[in-house]
Amino acid sequence: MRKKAISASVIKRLPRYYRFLGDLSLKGIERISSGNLARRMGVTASQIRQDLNCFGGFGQQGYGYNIEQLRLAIGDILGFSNAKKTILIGAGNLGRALAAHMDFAGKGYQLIGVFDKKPSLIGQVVSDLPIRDIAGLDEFCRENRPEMAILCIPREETQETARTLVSLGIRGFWNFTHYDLSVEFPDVAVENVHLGDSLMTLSYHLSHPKDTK
Amino acid sequence: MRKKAISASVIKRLPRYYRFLGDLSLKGIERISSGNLARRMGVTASQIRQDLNCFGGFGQQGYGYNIEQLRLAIGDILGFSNAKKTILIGAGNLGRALAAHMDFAGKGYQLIGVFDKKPSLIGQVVSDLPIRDIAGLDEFCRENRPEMAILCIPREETQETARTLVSLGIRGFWNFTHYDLSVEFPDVAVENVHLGDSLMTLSYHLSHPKDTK
DNA sequence: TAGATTGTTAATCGATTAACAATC
DNA sequence: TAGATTGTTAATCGATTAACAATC
Repeated sequence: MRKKAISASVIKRLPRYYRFLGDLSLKGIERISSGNLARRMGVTASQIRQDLNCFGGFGQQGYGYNIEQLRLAIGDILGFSNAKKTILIGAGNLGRALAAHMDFAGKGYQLIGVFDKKPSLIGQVVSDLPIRDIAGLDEFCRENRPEMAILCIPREETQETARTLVSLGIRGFWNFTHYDLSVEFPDVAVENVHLGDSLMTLSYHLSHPKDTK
Repeated sequence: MRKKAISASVIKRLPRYYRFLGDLSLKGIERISSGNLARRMGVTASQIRQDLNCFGGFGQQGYGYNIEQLRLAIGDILGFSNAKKTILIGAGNLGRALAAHMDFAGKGYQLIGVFDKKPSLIGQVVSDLPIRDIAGLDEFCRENRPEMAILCIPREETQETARTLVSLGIRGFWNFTHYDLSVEFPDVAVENVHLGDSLMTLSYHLSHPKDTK
């Protein structure tokens, strides 16, 4: 049933295509060639054609790609069409900011619950959802069957919380903790965001400026 | 003066080494072999040795690596030793959460100013800093010479704001906007975080579960 | 039709892994 | 010293780029 697996490099580039195609669509442009898109994105036309052809022939010789059609196709590939029920664990500064700031619906997610253990937070409303006591997590999951969990909790609690969540049916984590979930849980999808790593990488580049070639 | 350039793949792995070495150090472990570290991190020992040897021989045959010594060396390579003055542009939910949540000092950054244009925010205090009117940005930069800017502003304002900041001496961006700064500014260091892309990638993996091999 | 541009194969390049002599 | 483990070279693997026949 499945063709050969798509490489991680290709998958990580799809969201960027999706974004650029969205911009072009908003500008009212209807079609684009791989060469033109490549110039705008700072990549090679070959790469774009290779990447897209992992999933099928979306273009037309002599014409290029229909922007809106391609955008929708990539959205489908990325899985935006099915509603993925999502919970947020940890409603501190970062958790609340994410709940308020991200466009979950546009990516096929549906935020259905927010949890924290801190009494002063419980009951507050974030993004139209009441912050619930983490003590009610089991019951909530059994009733509502969320499949994705956003982790904004302290490092020390991550491993145990993740194990609990997996046992409750969670199949993917968007992990903002300083703990590396990738090593365990081979069957669970994990995106480790690691904002600290990103800041460290930037520090390297600031400290080692490129020569002007 | 400079040796051959280090590849981006290697640089992006350094923060993860730094983190794992920090954990080991806290556990009171003193030395480790590439093989042991590789097992813990889920990578190959070859990769660790190759990566480290881009920067010099930190290990000792028959012994391995001294954890704390290696950690400090990687911190130096990442540039944590010089204080990088930093400003935050945009003090909305996400900006304020980052200011409160991140350990800037531990990575050699020093947050010295927070800016927004929204009157109701100006004057509020975030992470011990008053939110300033963006109108005073020029003067502040000329006086204080920040070199890095965190961008938490709307998409539409990004390009122009970034250009202004570069003209005011900013040499690096930690970019949380939905706009892709990488294409312009060849001489400026940019880390595009693109939380949305990460969420989309996760969506793909949730929608295409791996076969249990 | 002629020109443009794809889909796809082949060539190149870079990154990862394996192997092992050097050496602590 | 003998055993362990590095630093480093060589082999493999995968990803990117180039090229071009197919075709709209």
